[in-house]
Amino acid sequence: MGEGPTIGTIAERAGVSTASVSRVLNGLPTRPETVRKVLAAADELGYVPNSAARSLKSRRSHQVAFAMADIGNPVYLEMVREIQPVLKAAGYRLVLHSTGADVAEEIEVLRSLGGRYADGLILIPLRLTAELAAAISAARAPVVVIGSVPEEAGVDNVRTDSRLGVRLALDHLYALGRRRIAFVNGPLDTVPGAARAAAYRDALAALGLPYDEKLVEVGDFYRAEGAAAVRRLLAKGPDVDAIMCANDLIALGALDVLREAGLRVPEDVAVAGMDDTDLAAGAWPPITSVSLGSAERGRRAAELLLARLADDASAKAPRKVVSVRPELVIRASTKGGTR
Amino acid sequence: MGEGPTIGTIAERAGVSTASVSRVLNGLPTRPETVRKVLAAADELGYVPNSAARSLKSRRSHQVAFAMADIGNPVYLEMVREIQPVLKAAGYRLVLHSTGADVAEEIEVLRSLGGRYADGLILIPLRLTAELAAAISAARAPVVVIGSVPEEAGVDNVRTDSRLGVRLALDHLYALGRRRIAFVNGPLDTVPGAARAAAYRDALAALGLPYDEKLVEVGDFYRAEGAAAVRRLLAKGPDVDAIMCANDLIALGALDVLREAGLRVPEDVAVAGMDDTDLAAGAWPPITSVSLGSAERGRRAAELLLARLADDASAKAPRKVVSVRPELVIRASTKGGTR
DNA sequence: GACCACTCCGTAAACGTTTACAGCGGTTGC
DNA sequence: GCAACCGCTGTAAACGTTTACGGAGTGGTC
Repeated sequence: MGEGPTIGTIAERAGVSTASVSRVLNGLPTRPETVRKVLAAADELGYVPNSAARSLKSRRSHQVAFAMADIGNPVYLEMVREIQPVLKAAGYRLVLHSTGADVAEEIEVLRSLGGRYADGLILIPLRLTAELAAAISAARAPVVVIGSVPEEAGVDNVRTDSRLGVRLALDHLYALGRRRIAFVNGPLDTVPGAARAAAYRDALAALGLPYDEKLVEVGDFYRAEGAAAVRRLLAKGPDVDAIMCANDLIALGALDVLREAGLRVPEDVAVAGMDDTDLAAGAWPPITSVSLGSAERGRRAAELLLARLADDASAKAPRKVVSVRPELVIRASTKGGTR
Repeated sequence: MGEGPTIGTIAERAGVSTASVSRVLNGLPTRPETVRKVLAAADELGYVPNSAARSLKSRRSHQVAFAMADIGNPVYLEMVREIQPVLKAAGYRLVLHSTGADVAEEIEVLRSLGGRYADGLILIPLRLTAELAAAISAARAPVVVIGSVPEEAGVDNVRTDSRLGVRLALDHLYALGRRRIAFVNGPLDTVPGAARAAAYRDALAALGLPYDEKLVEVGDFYRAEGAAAVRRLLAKGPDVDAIMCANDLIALGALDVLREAGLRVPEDVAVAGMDDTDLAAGAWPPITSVSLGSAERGRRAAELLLARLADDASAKAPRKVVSVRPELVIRASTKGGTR
C-alpha cells in the first residue's frame, strides 16, 4: 500500500522542491507553471496533508473541544447543533467531551489542552468549585464558558439571566390567577440549581406570595428524577395549582405524575418548564417554558471562541461577556384548555 | 508564560537526556532514581505531552471520528451516548461530523482520513451511492459502517434487520384486529427508506392483506414532515385503523395530526414507530415502537473499530458483520385504552 | 557593463516526540 | 584477565510539515 503520499512524493513527481510544494498548497505566490505541475501531481497521488505534521509546525490543531455534562441532555444537544456548523464553516473540527458533570474530569479536559490537541474549548460546568475556576484560568488555550463564571477567571463568558427567567414564568402564572406555585428544582450544589432556587424565592417575594417549604422539592435535572420529586411534592399534600420546574425534563416528569394522579393540566395544575427544548414543544399538552436561548448561547460561544482564535491581537483582548435574554414561551400547559 | 514545557525542559531540569524522559513517561524500563527525578520535574513543570508531535511520530492520533446525518436526530444521539464512553475508556477522543446527509460531505470526511487526524471512523450513510461505496473502500483508515453496506466495500458493518422490524410491528397490529394499516415513510432514495418500503409490502403480503396506494405516504424522517405526510394521508380518506411510521419522529407527527383531527389513539387509529427512542416512550400516549437497538449498534460499532485499532494482526482480519435483532416494544399507542 | 531590484525557487532548520543504535560501567563465567 | 553480557543512558535520526535565508536568473537603469 505504501504509507500515503507526502509533499516529498509530490516534489519528486513534479520535479520541484518540497518547499515549493508547500508554498503552492498554501497559496503563496508561485510561478503558474509550478503551481500547475504541483497541483497535478498532488491530484494524481490523492494527496492529503498530514494533520499531525501540520499542527506540530503551525501550532494549530484546527480543532475545538466542547465539554458538557451529558450529550443526552437536549439543552446541550441544541448547543452542539449550533456550534458544529459555525466551527465547520471556519475550518475547525469539533471534539466532544461528555464529562458526566464530574469536576475532576472537567479539570482533566482543561489540563489536556496543554497538549494542544485543540485550539480552544467551550465549557459548560455544572458545578463551579475553586479548583475548577483555577484550572480555567490556568488553561493553556482560549476557553469560553457557557454559564456564569467569576470575573477573575478572565475568560469569555456567555450567560443568561435565569433569575429573570424564573421571574417571567412566575409572573405569568400569577397573572393567570395561580397562587400556590410549587417549585421543583435540580441539585442545589449546581450553578443553575442554586440560581433558580434563589430566583424562585425572589420572585415569590416580588409577587407578595409567602414562601412555603411544602411547595418546594429538589430532585435532579432528569425526567425520572423530576417525576419522583413531583410525587414527593404531591405526597406532602400542599394544595398546588401550578408547578414551576427548573428544567423541561422535570416538567415532563411532572406531566407524567399529574396524569397518573388524575389531575388535569392546566385546569387543575399548570406546569411550566425551563430551557424551551423541543421536548417542551412536543409534549402533550405542550409545555410553557422559559427559553434560555440555548441555541443562541451555543452560537455566540462558538463565535467568541473563533474571534479569540482569529488573530493574536484579539487573543489578548479583555474578556467578553455576552448575555442572552430569557423569554417566556407560553403554551397549553399553563394557558390551555381551549380544546 | 513561555510556550509550555517540553521533554527538553524536563530533561534539563532532571539532568538527563530527552530519550530518558521519553522512556520514563512511556513506562519503559528505567532506573528507579531516574524515574523519580523525571517524574518530579514533569510534575513541577505541569508537563502535558504535545499531541501533534506524538501523533506525528507514532502515527496514531488517538482520535476516532463519527459521521452521521444530523446529531439532532435522537437515533444518532443515542449512538453517540454509547460510543463516547467506550472510546474514552480506550483512550480515544471523539470527533463529531454532522454531514447533513450530504453524500459529498461524507466522501470528504472519508478522504480527510488520509490526513490521519483520526485513527478510524464510524459512519452512518443515509444514501449509499457508488461514489460513496468507492470512497469507503479507499479510506486510509479503518471504517465501521452502521447500516448495510455491500460486501465489496470490505469494511466492518453493524446492521439490523429492519425488514423483520416492520414485520414484527405489522404482525402485532394485525393480531389486534387492525386491517387497514397505513405506512408513512421517509425518502425512498435513502437506505432505510427503501428497506422499510419493501418490508411493508412483504409484511402485508405475508399477512394476506392487499397493498393499497391510498395507505402509503412518503415524507421525511422528521416530525413536521411526518405530520405533513400524515395529513396528506388522511386527506386521501383511506379509512385507516393503524399507522405504521418509519420512524419515531414521524410517529410523533402522526399523533399531532390525529389529535388535531379528533381521532383517538389507539381506539380509532393505532400508531407504531421505529427506533424506540426516548421520544416514543415519553410521548402521550406512549408509542409502540420497533427497537432497532441504536444504543447497542453504537456500542458494537465502537467495539469493532477498537478491535481493528488494537493491533496489526486484527487490522488485517476479514470484515466482520454484526447483526442486532429488532424487538417490538409495545406501548399504549397500539394497545392502550385501559385508562 | 556594473549595479540594483525583483521574482522564483531550493537548502536546511525547525516543531516535539519516539526509538535504533552505540557507549558506558559493572557483573559473570571461563 | 579477558570476553561476553547486562542494565542503563545519551546521541542522533526520523516523522511530515512550514518558513527563513540566500542563490539563480531576469530585466532595467545609469
